[in-house]
Amino acid sequence: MKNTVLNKLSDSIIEFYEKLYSWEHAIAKNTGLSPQQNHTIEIVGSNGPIRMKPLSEKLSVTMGTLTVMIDRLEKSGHVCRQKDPEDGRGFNILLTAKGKTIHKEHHAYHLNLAEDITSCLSQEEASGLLNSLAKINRKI
Amino acid sequence: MKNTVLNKLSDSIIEFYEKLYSWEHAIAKNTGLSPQQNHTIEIVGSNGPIRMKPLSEKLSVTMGTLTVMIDRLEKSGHVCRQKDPEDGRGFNILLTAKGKTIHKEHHAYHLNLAEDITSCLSQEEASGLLNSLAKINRKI
DNA sequence: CTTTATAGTTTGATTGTCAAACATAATTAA
DNA sequence: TTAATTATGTTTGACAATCAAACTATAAAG
Repeated sequence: MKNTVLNKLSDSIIEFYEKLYSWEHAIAKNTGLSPQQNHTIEIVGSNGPIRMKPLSEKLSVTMGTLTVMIDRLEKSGHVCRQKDPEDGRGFNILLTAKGKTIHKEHHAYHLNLAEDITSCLSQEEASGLLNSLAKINRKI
Repeated sequence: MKNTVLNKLSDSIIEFYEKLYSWEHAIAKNTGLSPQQNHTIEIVGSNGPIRMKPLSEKLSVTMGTLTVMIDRLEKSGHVCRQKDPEDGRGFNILLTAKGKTIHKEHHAYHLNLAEDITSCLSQEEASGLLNSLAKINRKI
């Protein structure tokens, strides 16, 4: 019955999430940066310049927490603050060359992962998965 | 071409993961427990009694870190250590009634999420997604 | 202009985290 | 059987992550 499919889907999503979680942590370990620092670079890298407020929301941390994270990433030379000309209160956070390098490496890992994933699916299954994920991402 | 599908799939997976990440943190906020504490309860709850070592691996933390986490969760009455009769060195970690309540609530949230997700998919798409996720989870 | 709202920082306290040293029990080798 | 080795978990000391609350500075509204 339908309820069973729902249960199985829920469990599969949890399992998938858990595996991605472990995977991200393992990848981070190779970079010398913490998982959260990698996460920050990943978000800034894929979104482009972004203000503190929305960045804190994406990372699910308070502004205070983000301030010290960005302080450290700035000190280590991975990101920089750029005064927003439109709004004297705010900054845009963007990646330095060093940060971009990290992001590119990380992205390459993600492509490998996507390749691993598709290699156990047929072409139809892979495009079905892509299609479903796109719909889901629009919704949730 | 195929490379484009791979890129899109990679991006969709990242986006999906990011959204689940935010979702988990938002849910955790309602419980009074930290995200990591919820995560721990989630794993113990879905795996059943589990030893410290494999639990630390699933959480991607060292044993030292896990020791203090379990100390706190034991003190707050959510889990307990049970001496392993087979191996005098080890413990099994299991949920108390209080921990089980948290886990059930969390699981209900996950079912809601799965429902939200399926509501934007056809029956065929939903079962295709389930099928693909199962294959992927077996592989990665 | 004055008030209110928004963006970000600072501070103080707590939790999360690791690496390394430690304790104890199991396993292997002699 | 005893001694060396390995595996499981804890403790400790140092540092990073986190939050809430107080604070600064700019923007927007009245």
